Amino acid sequence: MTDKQTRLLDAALELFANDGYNATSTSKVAKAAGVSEGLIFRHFGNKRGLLDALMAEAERKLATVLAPVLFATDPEATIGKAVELPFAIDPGEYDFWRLQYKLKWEKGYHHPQKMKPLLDKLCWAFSELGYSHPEQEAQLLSQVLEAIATEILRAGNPEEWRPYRTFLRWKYLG
Amino acid sequence: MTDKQTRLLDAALELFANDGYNATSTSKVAKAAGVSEGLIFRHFGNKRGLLDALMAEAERKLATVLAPVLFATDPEATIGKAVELPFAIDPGEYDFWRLQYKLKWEKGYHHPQKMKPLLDKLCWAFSELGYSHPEQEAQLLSQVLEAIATEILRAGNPEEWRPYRTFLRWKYLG
Amino acid sequence: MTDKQTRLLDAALELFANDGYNATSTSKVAKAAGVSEGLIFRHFGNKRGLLDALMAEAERKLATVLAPVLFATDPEATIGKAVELPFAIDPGEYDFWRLQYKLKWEKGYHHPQKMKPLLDKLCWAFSELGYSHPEQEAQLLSQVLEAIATEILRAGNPEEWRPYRTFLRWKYLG
Amino acid sequence: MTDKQTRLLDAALELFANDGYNATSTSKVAKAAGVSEGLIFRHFGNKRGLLDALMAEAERKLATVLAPVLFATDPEATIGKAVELPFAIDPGEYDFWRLQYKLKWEKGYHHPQKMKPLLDKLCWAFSELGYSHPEQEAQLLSQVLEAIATEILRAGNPEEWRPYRTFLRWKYLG
DNA sequence: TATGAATGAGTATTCATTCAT
DNA sequence: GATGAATGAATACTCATTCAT
Repeated sequence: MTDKQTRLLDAALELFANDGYNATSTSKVAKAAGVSEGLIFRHFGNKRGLLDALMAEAERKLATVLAPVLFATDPEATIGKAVELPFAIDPGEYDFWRLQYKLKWEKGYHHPQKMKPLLDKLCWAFSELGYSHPEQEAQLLSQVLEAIATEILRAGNPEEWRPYRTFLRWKYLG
Repeated sequence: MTDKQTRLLDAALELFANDGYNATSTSKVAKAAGVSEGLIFRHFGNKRGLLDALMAEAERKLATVLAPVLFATDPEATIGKAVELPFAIDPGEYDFWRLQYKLKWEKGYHHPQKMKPLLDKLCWAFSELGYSHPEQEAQLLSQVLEAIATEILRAGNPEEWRPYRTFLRWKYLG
Repeated sequence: MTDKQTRLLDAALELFANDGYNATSTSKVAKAAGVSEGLIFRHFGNKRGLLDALMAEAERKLATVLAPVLFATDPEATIGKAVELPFAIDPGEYDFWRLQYKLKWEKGYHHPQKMKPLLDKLCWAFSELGYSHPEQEAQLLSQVLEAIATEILRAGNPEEWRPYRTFLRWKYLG
Repeated sequence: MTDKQTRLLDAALELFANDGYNATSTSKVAKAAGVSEGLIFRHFGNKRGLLDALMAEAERKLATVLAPVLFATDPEATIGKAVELPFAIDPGEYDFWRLQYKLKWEKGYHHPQKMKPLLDKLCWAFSELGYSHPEQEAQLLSQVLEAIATEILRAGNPEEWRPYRTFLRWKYLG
């Protein structure tokens, strides 16, 4: 991975995340990276290859972020760690996650199964805690968390949402 | 509003909703509508004008859809009607709503205040029902509903989500 | 067929014929025609469409050129008219015919059956004249004529080849 | 001449002959040869240098192929050997000769004088045999042979043309 | 009101070539 | 001798928009 390759990925991430993949031209990416446009194609094959490289990195980051939830040993800790998720996003990586959400709506890019492990673990936790509809509760909490994350990423205002962290902890963990 | 104007709006709605605003060319819209491309510019000024016309119509439809909630007189009915919202979307109007969600993520199109009346009404309802954090509960329910609507619109599978309707009624209305 | 369309075809003919189809860029064609590059694609769909339009015209011209041979009523006249063919090419149409020959060697453009009617007629003539291998003689004469035409078109020097006209007449018609 | 140089020439020959010089990129040649693209420029200066090297080799091969005709001692043998030429092409060398014919039509590559020795020898043979227009007869036979070779190389079907060998022998040698 | 010819800037991608290692 | 990173110009083609009719 040469210096220019990294600069390309950085520039692409920022532009794709803010303007959208389709709305970002390869020429803009190259200019932002301070690199010749042709280099994109030599290193990544085509525009899509640039996105794929970014997504591969995302997969790894997602695993890291979910780890505390997935490796929790008791149900309360599981839910507690899950509630932290939207607030634990490193502001320096907003672009990164914003891109993931944006892609949901662009053609041919959605990978819904990526959240499956989280869902399963939450389901187990709710079950352990004696909830009568653990599956639905898990889905619901997961969606609330995703919705909060979405809003934070879109507007970049984590502080405004902090009360919900307290609220959710109180709601689920007493 | 002439016949050709309507045909343009219909075609634009379908294409913008499915392929995205940026990814849809004026030529495709004109072709789909069976009119000349120039007509778009005569009637709507530019491509953006076409979208704006669609959004104005959306504003009106949104008011109609929210009416049952906003005009409910007791708190339980308010929440009950709100829970119906994601499931009450006319499948013939999926394109319409899909477009709204899609635009959240395209530059310069988000109008968060559109949902304000719903939020206020829910807040009032939770308050009446004696919830200790009515504001957060309202926001939370609203987000859950929006998340469900989002999923239904993206995948077009309202049946899969019906259990959540029952679940939410049970959770909030006993 | 608008004025600019004709200018595009004229420019394309000259450039394709002299530089080759692959070696001629759409931008060169547009520039030579004094027209915007986009117009090529609006009128002819793509670069290949430009060539196809030229070829369709060629088909018609070929029919006109071959007519004297095909409509000859006796064998001698048939061969006599055939021998004239390479020398009857209008110098103003060299580009036109040069393009045909050039395309023989570019991928995906050869249509060998175009000369079939001429071959059949020659075969009939040689047969009538009592030649013992009319098919081969026809093929041979046809190839000689094509070879002469090829040389004339490549170098643009019909005068140098005139003696062969006399020679061929003497050889076949006594 | 290193191993990689040879592999480059082999790859270039095949690609130039089949796809055309202009239509073949240096990157394709390098990939086909399994060497780095830069090596082309180190060894042959530029893309054209690659072609020139191929042409130099062609010159030598042509001499070998024409030798039986040029060194024939009596007129009949001369013509007999000449008639063999199109049928004596080694199928393993089709690419080689196909390239020569293709280049006739690409800019700046035609060397008409290459066939001059053959023409002179044929002229002498026809003269010896008492033909009244030896020069034209020589040119004519040469063209017929070239035309047959052309067709064989283009379509790769020497069998279909074998009857013409018999026919030409019968025609010229009785 | 409506058409369709016309355009100039832009799009992803390919090309021949250079050069540091 | 050989590589592979890097480039700038070119390529076929698309776009939103204008305008004469």
